[in-house]
Order: sequence, then structure tokens, then C-alpha cells
Amino acid sequence: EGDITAVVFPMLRVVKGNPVQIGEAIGNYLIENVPEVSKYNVVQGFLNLVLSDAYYLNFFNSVTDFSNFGITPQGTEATMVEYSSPNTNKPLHLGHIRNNLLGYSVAEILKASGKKVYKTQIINDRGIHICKSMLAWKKFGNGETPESTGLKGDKLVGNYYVKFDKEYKKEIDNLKAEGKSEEEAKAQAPSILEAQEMLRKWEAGDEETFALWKKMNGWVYDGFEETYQKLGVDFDSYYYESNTYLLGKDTIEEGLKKGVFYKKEDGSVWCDLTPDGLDEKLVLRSDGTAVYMTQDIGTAIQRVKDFPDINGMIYTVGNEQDYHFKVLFLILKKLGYRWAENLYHLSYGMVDLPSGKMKSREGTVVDADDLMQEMINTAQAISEELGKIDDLSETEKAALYKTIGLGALKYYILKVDPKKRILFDPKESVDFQGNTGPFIQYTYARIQSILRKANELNSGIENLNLSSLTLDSKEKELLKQLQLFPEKVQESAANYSPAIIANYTYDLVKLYNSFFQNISIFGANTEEEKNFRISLSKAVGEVIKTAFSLLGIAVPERM
RNA sequence: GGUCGCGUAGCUCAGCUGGAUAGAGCAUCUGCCUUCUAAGCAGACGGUCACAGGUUCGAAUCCUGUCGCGAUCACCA
Repeated sequence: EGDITAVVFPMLRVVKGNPVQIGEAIGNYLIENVPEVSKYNVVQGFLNLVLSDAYYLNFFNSVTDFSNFGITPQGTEATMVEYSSPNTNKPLHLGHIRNNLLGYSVAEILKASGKKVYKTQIINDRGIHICKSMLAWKKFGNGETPESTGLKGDKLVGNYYVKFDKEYKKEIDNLKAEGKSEEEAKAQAPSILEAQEMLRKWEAGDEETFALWKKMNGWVYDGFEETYQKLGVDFDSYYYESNTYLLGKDTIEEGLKKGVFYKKEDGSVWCDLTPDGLDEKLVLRSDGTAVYMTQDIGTAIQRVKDFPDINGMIYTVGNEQDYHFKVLFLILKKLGYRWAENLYHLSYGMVDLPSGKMKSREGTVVDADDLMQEMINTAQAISEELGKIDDLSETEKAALYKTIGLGALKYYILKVDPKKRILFDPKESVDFQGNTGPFIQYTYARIQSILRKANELNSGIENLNLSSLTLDSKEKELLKQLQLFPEKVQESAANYSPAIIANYTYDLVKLYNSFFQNISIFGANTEEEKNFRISLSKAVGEVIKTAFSLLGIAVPERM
């Protein structure tokens, strides 16, 4: 039992002797020479040191403003964080939500740890998929627009993508009935040929095709923006594949000269990664056109040109691309870029449903907008049943339901280690009790209530004279936990894991609640003790607020 | 088949830079609202940390192997 435990066993390698005696010797020395150590005991080779109340009170006194506690001022080193990166033919779904929440939160955590951060995304706005939507809109539509249908733009375009797929399937079935093989049918169906023709026109710069492409993508961006705003994420810059898909070829030429790459007889260019335990990787096709890897090499280099102060990048992309990023980073290192040493693939596991995987073709995808709304509705239902906020205006209520519903969703996803898969049960798994966002928000709201009351009573929480206080065990635990926050922010940043902050906050709140429930804040024996409890509550509230802001979660004044 | 990741209570997850009796929540059960918000608190129940070896004074944690689940191995993106 103690505040700090030192294990004596490893010291036995250096100093021979009895672990208990050594422990006692060290303990005695510390008591005499270190004022912060007030007691010690030795149990079977574990030296437990008890720190004095003054040590914790000094810490509490030394932090004049807990609202910035744990936040490191911004340094000069900049990092780019990429996340979201959708295709423009389909609306955002649950998988994107995990991606966005992780990317946004890691960006905020890095900022709090002292880095300058640029948030960005690369939008896959060109290719056969968007041509499919365009074609279906032209063939089966009647000039529908988001305005004429009242649909969000991304939903409208997504619907045409589905229409294309249906038609395409029909054609494949017909061709198969005529005796063609599956592969022949897939390649020869009229719809796919038309879509490919459209892609060729787009690449050739055909005006009409280009105009339609711009129009439909514009609808999608408006729709995405609405979703991002509701989700509370944002970006400092945008990259579009239509601008970047030709990048990287000149770098391949340079790499050939440097000997990083080599050319095969058919003219294709490769990078031999077998010495590094990986494969040979194609970086340019035999016809001289780029592949995905080429483009990613070029885009990375372009970003450093656009933002010369960045010295590292974080790619928030699902773990199905682990190998791709391993290869990409290795190639960039071989090309000799300094910043290539600081690339990180923020890899995350899939989000599974109780029914299994999400599959767009089978319609088992959970739509991002629908899910958010469902969470907000649940928050509303629970809040109304509790009836604690009946006096709020409709606008205030609506804002609160959003805060709680999204808080539940965000916390549920962020508290899990990014690399693990998440089992998401939309009906049952998102709870408002226990280790959840609303539970922590609720504690924050209760603290605000205490502070309002303190204000009414004119309880001064300034000019505390804490030196004469005696801390009870709960108060001491709370101060210990508070003191940990800055370390946790750094740890979270070093591991690119919001889960560390999330679980820390929960532990803090658990401690506070147990403190809160078993004592009377305003019924303390002395004025000093009362004021200490109020200002301790305030400090906990401020740390909760900061921690949650790093997770992208708002906290309510009441709930 | 090769490579990578995961496997901790009935369920969802912490803990993993090796340390004392492996922690929370949900679910089940027992108490606590006349007092600062009961979306809460206190407690009970629940474990061969997938399995087998190894390293160590000490292993959920590190190493090797086996099994199970998933991802990935395109001149696709």
C-alpha cells in the first residue's frame, strides 16, 4: 500500500543482500532526504512509498488554470493527418465514421501534444465508379437534382450507382443465359462498355462528360459536408484524385536513375523489396501508365511541396491496406526523403455488425447520417423519460440530444483500441450507462450544477489556503489521477490511440463519482475543506472537458 | 500456402515498456433518492488471460510452436 512502489528484486543484481533490508535502507534514506516522502513499508521485496499530503496539495496549487492542463503549446514541427478519403459514388457509412473519428481525434491529440497539424483528405473523385453513377443518371433519370428530389446529394448519386449495378446484373444474367461465361458476361455487358466509354471521354477532356462529372460530384461534396458538420470533423485542405492521379511518374524516372527501381523487358518498372522481406512491387505499367502506388508516391511528395514545414504524415486507412502502406513507406525511404522516416499508417479494424460484415451489395451497410440520427433519437427518448430538462427551450433540447447521442456514438467507437475490430450493435450496444460517453457527460453536467450552486452561495474558491488540509484517501486518489493527465495525452499521441484518453477519462470519472456520492460538498466541516472540494470538482470538470475535446466530444452544462 | 493482426468473465472492453489477490461496464442478485442531478453510488456473483512449451526470482504481458477468427498476397483502387 503506497503511492509509489519500487521493486527491489532487480537491484539484487547490483547489490547483494536481503531484499527486505535493502528496501528498508532505501526507505529510511528517502524519508530523511526527500521531504515529499512521508512513510514507507516493505512487503516481500516491494518498497511502498507514501507521499505526503503537501506533495499533492502543492501540485493542485501549482496549476492555476486546469482548463489548459495537459495541453502543450504548439511547436514548429508539423504533421499531416489524412482521414476520411471517400469515393464520390456512395454516401458515408459506419466504416467511414470510425475512420473520421479516429483521424480527427488523433489530429487533436497531436495538437495537444505540441505538434502543428494539417488535416487533409484525398477524395477519390474519378474513375469507373463515378462514371457508373453518371451513366445511370443520364439513362434512367429525368434530370433529377438534390433540389428537385429533396435528397442529400451523396444519397442521390449513390442511388444511381445502385441503379447501375442492378441493370448491369440483369445484363450479365441475360448474357449468361445466352451461354457466355461469367467473365465474358461481365466484360461484354452493354452498361459496363458504356461506362468505360464515358471514362475514356472524361480522360480525353470531353466537355459534356466533364460538366456532368463536375455537377454530380458537387452534389456529393455538399452532402458529405453536411455529414462532416454533423459529425463535427473538419479539414484544412483537400486533395482530389482527378488532380493527383498523374503524379509520381517523374519520381519513378528519378528512382530509375538512382537505382531504386528497375525496368523489365516489357517496359514495366518495379521495386525489388525482397531484401526487406517483402515482394517485388510494380510502380509503373508496361504501357507507361500509373498504378495506385505511383499515385501515392507522387501525392506524398506533392504534399511536402504544398506544406514545406511538414515532417511526417499519418494515413488513417483500414487495415486491409497494411501491406500497401508498408511498401509505400519503404519505397519513400529508399528514395531518400527525410520525412519518410516519420510516416505512420493509422490502421484500424473493420466495424462488424451482429449480422456479419457490412456489404453494400447486400444492403447491410449502416448509413452514417441514419446512424447519427438514430443515436440522437435514442438520447431524446431517454432524456424525455428522465424529465430533468423539461424547462429548456426546444432549441436547447435539440442541441442537447445531439450532444448526448453523438457523444455516445463517438465514445463507443473511440474507446476501443484502433487496431481491434469493433462489433457494433446499433440496437443494444450503445448504452448510456457505465463506460460510455453520456455517463462521463453526465458527471460533467453534475459538476456544473455544483459550480452553479457554489456561485449562488458565493463560495469563494479563490485564495485557497490548502497547506493545513488533511487529505482523505479519495481526495488523494483523485489528485493522483488528475496529475496523470498530461502524461496520458503524450502517451495517447505517441501511440496514435484516442482509446488511452478515453479510458483515462472514465477512470477519473469513476473516482470522482465515488468521491461525490459519499461526501457532502457543501457540508464540509471547515470552510477551507468545502472550498477545496468545490475547486477539486471544478478541476475534474475542466479535465473532462479537455479530454473530451480531444475525442471530438462536446460536454453539456446540464442533462 | 506465404505475410500481417486479433484471441482476457455469458456479452462489450481495459490492462500488454514483465511484478503483489488479472480490472471495468452490461446482464443476474442485494442495499441506497426529504439533503449539491439515482444517466449515480456501495456490494454479491462471475476467469485454466485460446492451447502447449521456453526465458525469468516472477509471465495475461517477452520468445517459439499449435489451434481458431480476420485481412492481404492484381500491369484494381
